Amino acid sequence: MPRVSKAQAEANHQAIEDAASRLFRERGLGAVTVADVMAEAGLTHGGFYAHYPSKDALAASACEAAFAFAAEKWRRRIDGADSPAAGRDAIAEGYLKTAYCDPTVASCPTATLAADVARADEAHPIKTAYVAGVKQQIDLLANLGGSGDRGKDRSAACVQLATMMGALLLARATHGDPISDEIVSAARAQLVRRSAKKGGRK
Amino acid sequence: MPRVSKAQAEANHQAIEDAASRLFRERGLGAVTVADVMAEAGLTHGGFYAHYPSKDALAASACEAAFAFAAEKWRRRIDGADSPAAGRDAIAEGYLKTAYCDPTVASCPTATLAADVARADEAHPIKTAYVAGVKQQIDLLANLGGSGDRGKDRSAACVQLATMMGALLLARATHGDPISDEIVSAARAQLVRRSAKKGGRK
DNA sequence: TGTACATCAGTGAACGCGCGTTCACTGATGTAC
DNA sequence: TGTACATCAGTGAACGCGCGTTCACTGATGTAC
Repeated sequence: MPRVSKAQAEANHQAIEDAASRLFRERGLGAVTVADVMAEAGLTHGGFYAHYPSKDALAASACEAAFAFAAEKWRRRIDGADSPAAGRDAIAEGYLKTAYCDPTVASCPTATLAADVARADEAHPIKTAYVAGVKQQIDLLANLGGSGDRGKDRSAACVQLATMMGALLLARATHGDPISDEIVSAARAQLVRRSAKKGGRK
Repeated sequence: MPRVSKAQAEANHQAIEDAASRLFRERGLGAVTVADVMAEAGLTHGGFYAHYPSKDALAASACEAAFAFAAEKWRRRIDGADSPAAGRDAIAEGYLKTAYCDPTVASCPTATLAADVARADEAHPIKTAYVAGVKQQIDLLANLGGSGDRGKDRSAACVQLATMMGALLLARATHGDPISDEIVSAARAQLVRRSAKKGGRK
């Protein structure tokens, strides 16, 4: 049943982006086909090119959307915390949630797309989106530093992001072995230290 | 010119493994074809199955070889250091060498294969090799702890590995942007702190 | 408000291409005598 | 030490299959009058 209303077409566009954002983070760029994304959005693969010029362009949009979603989540954690330091801890706590250590679950784009982005060639549109996303995350974390030394705060933010992401990827890659939990626990102990663990809002 | 001497066949086998170890780390499992590996080893692709039963089996062997090579390198760094703490620093220093932040260069298998391993299904033979390799790296680092508390040493080793690997992957994925260097510098400042930077043996 | 028609989102088949794997064949190697 | 021959590492073409992309077609939408 072709020719769909403008509103429906826009909803479909969103559904495609949402599906791509999740699937790419779950399985990586190479393991997700255009047909997979379209099926997930309830459409057939032929119509894809009415929405995006190429799979690469979709990857860039999906990456951007994933970072926007993650940033929103981080901001909610910051707003719900009693202090900047507690906000920083809450982000680490959320990042290292056990569920995200399951490699079949879509988690932070910084971690799940890193390998694909590193290997994409310079011209791939996902590169720009990814770099912007990482910068935004580091800025967000650095703003919670409060050491008085801007450079120190940024440096600490870089280290925190690297540690969170490294721990998550290691845990995912070793999932099923006890070492996986050991790594996450160690990272959590290192990063969540400044404030008492909050029960969370019900 | 078929039927090659036993010695030559063994040399070819080694050449295939070496090529695979490097190419898989450079480009990831999916972006390297059997033909690529065989060409790199100076052979044609048809002969591959006389050496390995499948591409997956090659991936597992190559992963094992890469970890063995990395472990040897780490041990050399430890042996060349004045103290366990200095050895630990030397490993971090070597890990975060600028060259390895170029995403087209083969670096530590822990970092370069993590995404592929996490997404490989449970039965993939590379999984076993990878988990064993990560455990060995953590053991090596933990033995340099010397805090007197075994659990603390292991925890610190996990954090160090996660931070090194996270920083490397972030730097590779953001390569070309200033943030890339900023991340590596921050990680280096965090991890290389216990001993003076050695000039290295000439 | 009603009618005619151009638009274009979506369908499903098809096109190229590349990759993992198989296979018939080759001919130097290495063994049996 | 020589000779005959079975072995098997390597070759290159071919087989299936899957994927990104294209395309002719459809028919409800939404615009022009």
